[in-house]
Amino acid sequence: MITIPKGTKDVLPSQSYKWRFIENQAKSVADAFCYKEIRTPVFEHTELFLRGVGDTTDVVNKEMYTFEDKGGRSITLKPEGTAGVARSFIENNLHAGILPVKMFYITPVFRYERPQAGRLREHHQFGAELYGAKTPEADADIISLAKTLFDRFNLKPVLEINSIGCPVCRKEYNNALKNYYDKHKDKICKTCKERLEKNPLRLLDCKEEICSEIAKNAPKILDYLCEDCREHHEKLKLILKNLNIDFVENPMIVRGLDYYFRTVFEFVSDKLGAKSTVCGGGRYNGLTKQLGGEDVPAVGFGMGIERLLLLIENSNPDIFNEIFPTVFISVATDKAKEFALKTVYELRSIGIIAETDIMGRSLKAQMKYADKIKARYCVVLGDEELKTGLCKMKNMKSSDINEIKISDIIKFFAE
RNA sequence: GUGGGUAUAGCUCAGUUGGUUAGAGCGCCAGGUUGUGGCCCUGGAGGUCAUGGGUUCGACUCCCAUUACUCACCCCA
Repeated sequence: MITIPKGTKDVLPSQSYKWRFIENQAKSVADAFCYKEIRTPVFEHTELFLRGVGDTTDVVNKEMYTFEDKGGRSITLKPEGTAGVARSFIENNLHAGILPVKMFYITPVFRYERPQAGRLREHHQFGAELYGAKTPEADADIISLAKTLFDRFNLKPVLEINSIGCPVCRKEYNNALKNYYDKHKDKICKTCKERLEKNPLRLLDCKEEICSEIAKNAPKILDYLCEDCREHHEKLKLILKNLNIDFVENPMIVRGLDYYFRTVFEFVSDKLGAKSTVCGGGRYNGLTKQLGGEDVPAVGFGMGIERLLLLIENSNPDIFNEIFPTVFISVATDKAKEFALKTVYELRSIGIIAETDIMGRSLKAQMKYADKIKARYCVVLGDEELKTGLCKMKNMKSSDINEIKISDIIKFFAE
């Protein structure tokens, strides 16, 4: 038997309505915030991610699906959504058009990692990107978009924000952090020793008891922000307060991708297993320049749809609206079957969800089937009905049976 | 890449110190008299007990390996 590749999932017919619901809500919120959809390829030149995401990050370093195509090009399945959008923004000279450019996407992304709860090798992200505005208002635009989507699902993940400064103040902070940790080098755990070399900001959220104890007294990034970065951060907090968007400041938040700048944020929940982030984002000024384009400020987020789905299923499973047939036409004879096929076809052509028997089942079995697929009404047709032009129509919820003219069936459901 | 757990029907799981035809519930299909679903009753289909070795007179049960799934670490949505 050929099985599904590791770390991937089928969305089965019985479940897909949940995905459609989430996607429709996401699109509708994006519309309200004036974000337009952008679709970029599932694969890009590997170099885009090396330069855009950063060749020291784990995502790029050890998790990419990279292969050589038949023309000898190095191709990579996108491991995240931002780089492809940035590439397209630059390539199509969108900076020269009307600013800001506000875009959203829904896309699969691929990372070769060991699957666990809320983590797959192929997962899907809803993302939004705002190009051309460097203001904290733009940050708030992005954050409030994510917040609004959570509201649509009645979810209350906690918004955590932080600023990781600009390259100038971050460098200063990194030095302070390294100096601090060098003093405790012999006490920290093995992975933290690696972090000290590779990714010092990560030191702060180690779960080891000793390490988190040491982290408590570590220098705080917010104390090292330069004047401009501090002002930006303070302004963002004021705006969020004004919008009544609750948040907590979490100086431990760092993002794993190199392009972040100043504002970073996450929406977290304790209902997702070990991995609690459902949405992560921030500002990434400098990304377009890094990729060889004009220097255009940008801010955005990525939201994991599988994690969002888990959240909704755990806390609010009733909000999904599944679509059921409006009418099932059951038949007792061959002549009735012919007529039913034609009637169902006409109903469908005007958008009414209609079904009839194509399994050759008995009338009783057809009723059972109509019940199972949760049809709202069930019409019964036989030779007698065709002769008299009258048939019985059962309301499957109330069990009421009414008589209706066969010629009125389409009119009845069209309303 | 590292570590733990699990593997019996479509699904959720029983299977008693190793003993002969492997079970339940749910689901699926068909019936319970002539053309009406849900509840109830009856019957049916469906399993080389993940795979490969080993121990034994005998293995679903014990041992080893492999694979898959799963959870956690690293890292990320």
